[in-house]
Amino acid sequence: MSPKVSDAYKEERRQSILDVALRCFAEKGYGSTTVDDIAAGLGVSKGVVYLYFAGKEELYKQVMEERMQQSITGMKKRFRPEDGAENKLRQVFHAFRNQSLPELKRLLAFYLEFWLESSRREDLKAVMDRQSTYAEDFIASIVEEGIRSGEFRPDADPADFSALFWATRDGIALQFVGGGEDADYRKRMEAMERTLLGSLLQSGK
Amino acid sequence: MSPKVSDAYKEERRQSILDVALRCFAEKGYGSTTVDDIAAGLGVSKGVVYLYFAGKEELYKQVMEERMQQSITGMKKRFRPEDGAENKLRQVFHAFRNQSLPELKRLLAFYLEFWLESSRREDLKAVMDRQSTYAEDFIASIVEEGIRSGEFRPDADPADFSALFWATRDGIALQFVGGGEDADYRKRMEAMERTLLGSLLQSGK
Amino acid sequence: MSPKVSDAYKEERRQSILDVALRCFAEKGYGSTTVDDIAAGLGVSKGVVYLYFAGKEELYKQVMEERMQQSITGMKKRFRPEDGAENKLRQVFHAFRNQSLPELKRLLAFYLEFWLESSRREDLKAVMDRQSTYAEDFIASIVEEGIRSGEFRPDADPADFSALFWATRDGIALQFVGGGEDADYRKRMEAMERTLLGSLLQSGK
Amino acid sequence: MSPKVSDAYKEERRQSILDVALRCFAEKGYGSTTVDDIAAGLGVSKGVVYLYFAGKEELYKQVMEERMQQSITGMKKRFRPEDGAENKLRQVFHAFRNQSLPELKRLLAFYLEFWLESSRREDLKAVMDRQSTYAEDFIASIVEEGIRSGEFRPDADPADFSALFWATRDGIALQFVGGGEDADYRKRMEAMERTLLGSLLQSGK
DNA sequence: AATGAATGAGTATTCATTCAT
DNA sequence: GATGAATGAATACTCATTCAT
Repeated sequence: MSPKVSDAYKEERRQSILDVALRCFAEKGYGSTTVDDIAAGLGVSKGVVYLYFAGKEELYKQVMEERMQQSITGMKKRFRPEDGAENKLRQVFHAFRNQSLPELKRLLAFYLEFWLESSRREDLKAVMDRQSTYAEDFIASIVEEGIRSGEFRPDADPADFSALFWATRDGIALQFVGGGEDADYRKRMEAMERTLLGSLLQSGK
Repeated sequence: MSPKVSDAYKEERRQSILDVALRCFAEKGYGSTTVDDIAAGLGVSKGVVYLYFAGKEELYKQVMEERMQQSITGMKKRFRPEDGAENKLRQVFHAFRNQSLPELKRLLAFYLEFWLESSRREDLKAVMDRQSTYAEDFIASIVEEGIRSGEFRPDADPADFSALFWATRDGIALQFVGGGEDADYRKRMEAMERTLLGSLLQSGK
Repeated sequence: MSPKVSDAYKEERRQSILDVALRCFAEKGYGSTTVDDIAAGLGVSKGVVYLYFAGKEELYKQVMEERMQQSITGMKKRFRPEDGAENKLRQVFHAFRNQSLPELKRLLAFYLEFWLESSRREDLKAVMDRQSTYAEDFIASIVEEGIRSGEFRPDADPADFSALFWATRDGIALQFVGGGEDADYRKRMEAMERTLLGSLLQSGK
Repeated sequence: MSPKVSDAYKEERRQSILDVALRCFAEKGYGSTTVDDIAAGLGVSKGVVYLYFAGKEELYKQVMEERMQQSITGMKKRFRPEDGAENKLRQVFHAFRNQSLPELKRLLAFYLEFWLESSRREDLKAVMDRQSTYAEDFIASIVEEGIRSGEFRPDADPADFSALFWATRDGIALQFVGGGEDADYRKRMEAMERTLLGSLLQSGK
């Protein structure tokens, strides 16, 4: 009566499909990725993918939904209660800066393509918006915390800062998707950290 | 013995195919645009597209090659000899700021997708690189002119400035491809103009 | 009122189309030859071909009808009244043997393909049959003449000999369409001449 | 985990595709045979053909490679150890003579077209050459055996005989592709057997 | 649960033929 | 007469999805 395979096993498999799918979508693009590519990457048959996801598009959405939030959630978890807002922000910059460039390119290629596609298809748009909101809230809430604690300028606008933060990150990303050196990327991210963080810290103190 | 239709007619038709193709590629994406879509958009049969272009991919490349450079070439032509470098740069900002947002979105969606695709396919990469070089040279040469004439700081770096210029433009673009208000876009572009132009002008004056 | 172009001009053009068409059909095959190929070979536009022939298939048939018979007719014309039957047959062998191999290959490739196609399409079959009859009659009538004149064995069968003649020629042809040396071809044709002619000549004399 | 269908099933299906393909190619020609024709002949969808063969051309090559050799291989298998060389050769003639004419026509139409096409396309040429070599070796090796055993004239040339054998078979074939009576075909093949075999047997006996 | 054979809709491309100029 | 732009039917091939085993 009990299921032959445990829920844990199922979840594990589900995650591994998402992993492989992200990699495939990023490297070949959504249109050029076949369900067989993903199954082959997992070493299983096509049928398995359909056992866990309703279809290719559904899989695409869920990669965005889960994998993109995962990096943010990962950061959140690493925050300790005693970390201040500035410290948290620095951890965020640090995390972005120290991603390996190949992996970053993968994530960004996936992300940019999803963005593009979402501007064309309503159902993807909803996923994208949810994702954007989650990301914006993440940064905005740190800023709010910093304002409350007096670490950041009281006149800083959490929403504006957050928008600027992601716009800059995306802009830089764009430059490096096509190719670029690891060192250049880190330098660019440091400049971003200096500029953005500088605009938040109390100027007069 | 003479051709039935004039060269002017043929060129006109060629341009109209490029126009429709840009619109289709931007709205539906390269993969989802069928040659029939383009032909239908023109009100002709599929065969006509193949009469003017070797195939869908060739058409894709030529839209990039011609349409993207066209906006830059258009600006160049409008420059008068007596315009100074600052004036030219302001014209450039003005032109970007005053593009209609729908048309801008189209251009940018096309441009971003081409960028993404070019990171995956060698032949597109070559076109993309040519295009990037052309764009970077355009801005860099204005900056050089301004340095020579004393309008801009002598220590400004034309190549760096040009890279920053396009990165910022692309970053902003990215934000608006998904949607956004006309007014917000102009405000953002004005901020860009202030910041970037400010960094070029003689500080001691 | 008189035609702008003379009939002679028209016939000349018609023949030049047949020439180019034979060459194209032989080299690329019927299916792979486009009407544009033929027009380009002539240095005129596609339309001209349709001015002289009802369509590609019609042209195909007429190449067979006219060009294939032409080589036979050419031989006939070169016969002088005083030539005996044996002499005529030797001239025929001589003509076949001394064709340039490339040209021969062309003719045979065309001929074999037509044969093949004619086994599949009724309308070509009629043309092929007419052609075969013409060729068989040509050889058979020489044999008949030789029997009457006493040059050939009285018990020779003109029809059988003719059939054997063409079968052998075709069999050899088949071997060389795929490739082969000029010298080998001539040697093979000489063997054919010896064998076939030997079987006709009076044995007891 | 185990495959759903057995390897035997797959091989059977593969063979049935080759069968139908041979029939289609022979009856309609390569160019006029559509993949849908073949699928329809099997009562399955187009996709199945692509499941077993990489494409139409690949299928074409494999029909030649497998089906043509099959008839030869079939004969080889029927040889018993105690059969002498003459006996083997007689079995070969017998097998050719007793093929049903419709089936023979099919095989030959396919074979001739492939030959023709191979003179125009390099990749087919390689297949054709392999096939020719296999066929020539088959006959030549019987002749060699006969020479060794003293059944055949010691001065017979295996390679020459083999070439002549196939040339004659092809020549006769050519005559019957277009049409012809069953009885005439057998008579012709008998004449071929007498002539060729006669030239091999010890003359002094 | 897993497999992978089968389906068939969807698409780029070619080319014979027509016909306005 | 000649041109060549336009048409559109035809066809190879791909791949998401289904489902019998």
